[in-house]
Amino acid sequence: MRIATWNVNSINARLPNVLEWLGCNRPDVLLLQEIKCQDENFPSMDLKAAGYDSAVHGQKSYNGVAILSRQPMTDIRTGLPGDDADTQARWIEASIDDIRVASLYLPNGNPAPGDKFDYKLAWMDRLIAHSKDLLYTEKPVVLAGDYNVCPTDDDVYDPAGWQNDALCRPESRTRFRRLLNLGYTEAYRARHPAAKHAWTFWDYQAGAWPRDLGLRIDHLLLSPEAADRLGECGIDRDPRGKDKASDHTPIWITLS
DNA sequence: ATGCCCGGAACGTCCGGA
Repeated sequence: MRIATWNVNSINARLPNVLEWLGCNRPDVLLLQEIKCQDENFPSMDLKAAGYDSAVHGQKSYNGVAILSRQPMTDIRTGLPGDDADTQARWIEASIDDIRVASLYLPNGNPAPGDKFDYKLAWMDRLIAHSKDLLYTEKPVVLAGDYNVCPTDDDVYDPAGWQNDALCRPESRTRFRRLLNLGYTEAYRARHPAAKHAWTFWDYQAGAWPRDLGLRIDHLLLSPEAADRLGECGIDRDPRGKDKASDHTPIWITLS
């Protein structure tokens, strides 16, 4: 099974790019973030015509996550548990075959310090709690998406310049490590321990893409039962160079 | 020292992004 994740920065602006990529790569599952639309405006029919069912958790203008799957999805749940007052659409999970899959869009958190950074850290604490609950199922779990965290200085083009950014601050990195310490495996580092410049995001501004000034912030975390089945993991840079590209590019794994 | 580029909402320009 091939599972990919891609922050598309608006599914409706990016639909031609997504359909082209699905047609060329045929993943079994594609997890989407920043769909930037309400559920009723999600292009489910176009994606169904391409062979994919959709599970959608959207909101107007901002955020929004979805799961595309060639196989049926069951037990779809939306919203990260732990705060009933949180209205931001950043979490959806579903069962596909024997695997529990989540598409997540972790808050950016800038400026830090501030209210947005506090929200990010609280969201990460809820993610840690829920991820722990999912481990107790002892089933394959894949938690993937835009984590908005550069786990180490190797994951940012200018560590010194970014050290106070919410993506790199120690409070964010500590919480990311806490997820790993629960027993989750970060797929890309597991397969490419020494890789440098393995970016998944390049800003639209200042020529970041042609200068290859990027960040590695999109990740797939695997429970032990999923990590046992990990085959390959790769970052597909091609979509970032296309016309009308998202600022993120897809990252994928294979599971046996 | 600051903004650069995008998409959404909406039609003037601001918010959010990372």
